[in-house]
Amino acid sequence: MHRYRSHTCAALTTGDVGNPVRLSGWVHRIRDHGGLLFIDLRDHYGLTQCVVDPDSPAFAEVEKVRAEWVVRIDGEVKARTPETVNTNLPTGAIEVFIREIEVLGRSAELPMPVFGDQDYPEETRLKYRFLDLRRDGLHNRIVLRSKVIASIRRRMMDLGFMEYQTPILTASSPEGARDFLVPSRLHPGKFYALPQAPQQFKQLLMIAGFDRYFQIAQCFRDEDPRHDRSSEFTQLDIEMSFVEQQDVFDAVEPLLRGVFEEFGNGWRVTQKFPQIPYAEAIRKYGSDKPDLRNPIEMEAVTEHFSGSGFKVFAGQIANDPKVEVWAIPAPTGGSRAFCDRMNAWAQGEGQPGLGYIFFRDGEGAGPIAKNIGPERTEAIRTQLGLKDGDAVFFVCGLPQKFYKFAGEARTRAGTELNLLDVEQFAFCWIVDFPMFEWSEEEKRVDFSHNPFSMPQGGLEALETQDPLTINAFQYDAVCNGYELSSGAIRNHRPDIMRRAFEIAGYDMSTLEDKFGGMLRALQYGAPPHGGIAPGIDRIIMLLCHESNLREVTAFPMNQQGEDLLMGAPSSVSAKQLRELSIRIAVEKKD
RNA sequence: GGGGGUGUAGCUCAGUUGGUUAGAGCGCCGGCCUGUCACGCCGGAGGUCGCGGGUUCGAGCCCCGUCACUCCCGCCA
Repeated sequence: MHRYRSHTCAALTTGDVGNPVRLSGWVHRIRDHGGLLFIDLRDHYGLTQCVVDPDSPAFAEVEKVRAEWVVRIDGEVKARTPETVNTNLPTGAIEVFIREIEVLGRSAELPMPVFGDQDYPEETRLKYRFLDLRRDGLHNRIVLRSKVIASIRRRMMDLGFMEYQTPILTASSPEGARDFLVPSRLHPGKFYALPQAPQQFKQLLMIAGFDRYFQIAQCFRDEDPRHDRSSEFTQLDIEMSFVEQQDVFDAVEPLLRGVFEEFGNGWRVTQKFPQIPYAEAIRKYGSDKPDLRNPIEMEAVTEHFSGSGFKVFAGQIANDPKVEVWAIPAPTGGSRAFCDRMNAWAQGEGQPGLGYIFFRDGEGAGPIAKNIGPERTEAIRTQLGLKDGDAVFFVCGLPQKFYKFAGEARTRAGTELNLLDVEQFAFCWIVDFPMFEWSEEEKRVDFSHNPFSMPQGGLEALETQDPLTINAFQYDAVCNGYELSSGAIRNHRPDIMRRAFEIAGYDMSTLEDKFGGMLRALQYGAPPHGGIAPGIDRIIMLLCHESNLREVTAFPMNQQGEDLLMGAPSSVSAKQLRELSIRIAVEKKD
């Protein structure tokens, strides 16, 4: 017989009754009745009830065992009597009568029980991650993660992609997020950077003629973590040659749809992803990652307030032609209590308030309706298709400044009024992202997304248009309010790239210095190419109906970027620092 | 860098208006218990109320500072 087990803890059935078996696993739960003692033995696969009474030579030994000890149990499979069958357990029709027990690993008193489903503080869970990982929920999510990644690999292969590896130690780039840096011992004073994404490498692979690349790639960004954003994360990195934007969609859309249908537990999945231009997404949803399960769409209603008796808005409109009023319709929100609650929330967000009209008895109510009069109120109601029992909220100002807040109000109204058809994965593509944006901080035009994206209209657009009006072949895949993927058709023309960087205020020597390899490659026959990079962690988070990446990551860092189990980051020895020619210059705290 | 929340037994939490010896459940230790599957019953141990200072006759509770965790903003092409 095998040293540790003849079966796993999920394997035994009534077919094994009468057989001698050997199981190994963790003592999940003990029920000691004195003359009769039950142990639920747990392993990765499942749970088997083991039982012992004074007839067994092992009885005294079994009585000493405690929760989470690792034990080997020898015994024989017995059928349970009909009234003791546990239908909640796959192995619930049998039990193992213990003849012998060997303790393979004792456990100290637990800082956090494995049994049960009580919530524990993050700090405890992270410090004792190995215990948390034993628990059902997290254990299953990590298993699901493995299955999802396996499915993705299979699907990518079937689509004719091949997986290529790219370096983890690479060069720092001036664009984008902060890099994690790794000092070089051989080159004192110089640093490697961990990749924020294998962006340039995958493009180089296309230039090298590999045609269809993918990689389950670890990426690193030294920015403050959030619930949906970690310093270290995993992307399904994809790049394709000789493609246009629609070709990328045609490849990736069935992949995402397939994965969500395979693992989505029956939730509906968008069959044909709508393509929404960035500008339209901002106008309708106040976000470039709208949750389309929320039926609310915003509309401009500026004209109804222009010259109206509601002076707060009318005054702003008169003073600046760029000022707009956006309406956030709130079906079924037509009570003063709800409107006041929204208003109070807005004030809590640092807004002056959130104006509203609510409709009842065939007319609009509230201070704004009173100020603008019944005709304008009715015009607004008609435009938005509202009826008695509904409400509408208004935001006034420069859309550029308020759209984000308006989007939050839309989300809040939809959520509070239960307007969301929750049990679905609602996908869309957001397309036509602007190539450049105005950086208020640096008072200059900067890339708004990826500097390697192809501007729509090519070189001619760069030469002739106001940079802030140029769109890029840059797109996101969005699901339920989360950005799941970002991608672009790349700029494969060195002349266009030079011009784009020029517009963004980079001098040519910086470009040569930081992107020399890339520029060189583009000069020796670069194919048109493009790609995308779905975030694996977020995909799994959505599939698990979780809202925190740590719930789908085996060994996550906390929000301070610390690993409480391994104790990272940590100090290093003076010798290590000397070898790296590094001196620590941290101001002492006292 | 900024803002909110939390911090009381190993764990999850309660603790009134500032007032005697700080409680409960789970876990742990001991005892009883032959059909449980959140087993049950009896008993016990276990506390620097995050830390420092202040107000007060008296502080878990009020004030100031500080630390830790957590959520958010900034940041994240």
